[in-house]
Amino acid sequence: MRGLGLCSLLLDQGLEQPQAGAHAAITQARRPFEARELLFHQHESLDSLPVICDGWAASALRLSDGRRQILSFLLPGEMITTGLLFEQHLHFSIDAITPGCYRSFDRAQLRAAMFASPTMFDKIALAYNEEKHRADQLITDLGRRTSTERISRLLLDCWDRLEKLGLVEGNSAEFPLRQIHIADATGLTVAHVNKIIGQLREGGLIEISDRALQINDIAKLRRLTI
Amino acid sequence: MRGLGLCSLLLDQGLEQPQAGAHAAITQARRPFEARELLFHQHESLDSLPVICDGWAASALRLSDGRRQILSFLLPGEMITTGLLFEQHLHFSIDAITPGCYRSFDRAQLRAAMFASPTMFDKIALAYNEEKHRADQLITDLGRRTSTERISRLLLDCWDRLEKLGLVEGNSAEFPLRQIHIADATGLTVAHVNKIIGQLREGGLIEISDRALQINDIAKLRRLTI
DNA sequence: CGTAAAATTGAGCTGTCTCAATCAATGTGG
DNA sequence: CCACATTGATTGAGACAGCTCAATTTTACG
Repeated sequence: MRGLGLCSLLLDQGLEQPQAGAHAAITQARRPFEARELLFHQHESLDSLPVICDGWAASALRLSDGRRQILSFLLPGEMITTGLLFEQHLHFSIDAITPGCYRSFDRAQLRAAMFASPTMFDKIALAYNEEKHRADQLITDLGRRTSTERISRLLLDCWDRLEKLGLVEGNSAEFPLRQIHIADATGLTVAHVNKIIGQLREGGLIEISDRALQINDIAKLRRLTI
Repeated sequence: MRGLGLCSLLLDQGLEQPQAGAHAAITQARRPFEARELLFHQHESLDSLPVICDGWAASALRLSDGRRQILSFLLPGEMITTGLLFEQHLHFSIDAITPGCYRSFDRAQLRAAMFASPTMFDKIALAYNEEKHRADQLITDLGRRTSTERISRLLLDCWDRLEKLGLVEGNSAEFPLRQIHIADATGLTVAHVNKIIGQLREGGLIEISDRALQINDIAKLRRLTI
């Protein structure tokens, strides 16, 4: 999964040179994780920026009574959040969805690299803007869209991201999300998510099985999206 | 309103020197606006970063069928969004809530100033992080909190921000939001917002009248918040 | 093979919406 | 300074999207 997104950019920048001298410290060891593992807890203080190199994870906020809201899904190659460049504290938790691994990049060195390299700076600025844009879309989903619209949009959003990563083959792609993840991301209950997905399946739009998502009628699905 | 937030920082940095030479262009003229005016439309391309100097505004996303989701309220002294430092296109619209005015700061010059001044950089990074944090909280509100919780939190959030601006006097503050704004920010309908606010009033927690918000039992209100 | 996690389904229930009417406040032109 | 027009607040009756709870089946995995 080394070839993807920021992770590859960072590694390719010569920031990681296991054998060489000065730069060796910028990357902490590759840290593997299991499905359902809590990678970082809400309010954790971090001196480095973790990047998911392999596997899926989610950022989430938890209320004191246990309710959980997933803020975003983290796909292979994605940084947890660019916010950590400017702030020590995470304000959400990170839950692993599948097994995988992450690497952590030292904040100070990453900042230095960012100021030194325009390419790096732009890449990070872009990542920041995407984060914010995605958050604003989710706000709108939760505030003003129906359950069918929310779920369709979530599926299509994942689909488009997977496509960019080259992980879509034909009309199918690996898709490790459980219905509980979809529920916690869309502000619905599992029971209801199940019913809506059932309807989409009945309608011949999609098929989810064996950890794979298949979209049979993407045009129709997009139309459900408004 | 010159003394507040980023606006003052920018002006104080000598970025605006109406009489002087080189820097005079950094600020476009002060632009006054009316209540209910659309300041910027969704997807508008901007070469400058507007800062609300006076009055209240809101950023919002609109769906094709007219549904509106308010993403954030902009109080006096606040920049529309730091995202514009790195991207030309606004992805939401800005609606004025009260009469007021804004100033626009040239992007290129602002970026230069940011790189030149650590203070400025930190201030902007802080503004960015607050934006993102606020968005994540709103996502959680909309996805996982009840209508009473959402409304209480909105009121308290405004209250805390107003307090920082020194705009709270005793247990009361100017509060120009209409119920429709509260509805569009919390993902509810005006009718329902009205009922919940009625309950809060009955309970002796708050009073909203004459464009002013009065909080009579802030502890109890915070407890509704979870 | 046994156990835990995930998916599915059904029968109510309820929070919030829709629609519609009324009333209050604010602003505007004459 | 009044009459009208517009915007905003309030209220009620009925409807429904999505929830709760609970049972059952399927799938994954040590």
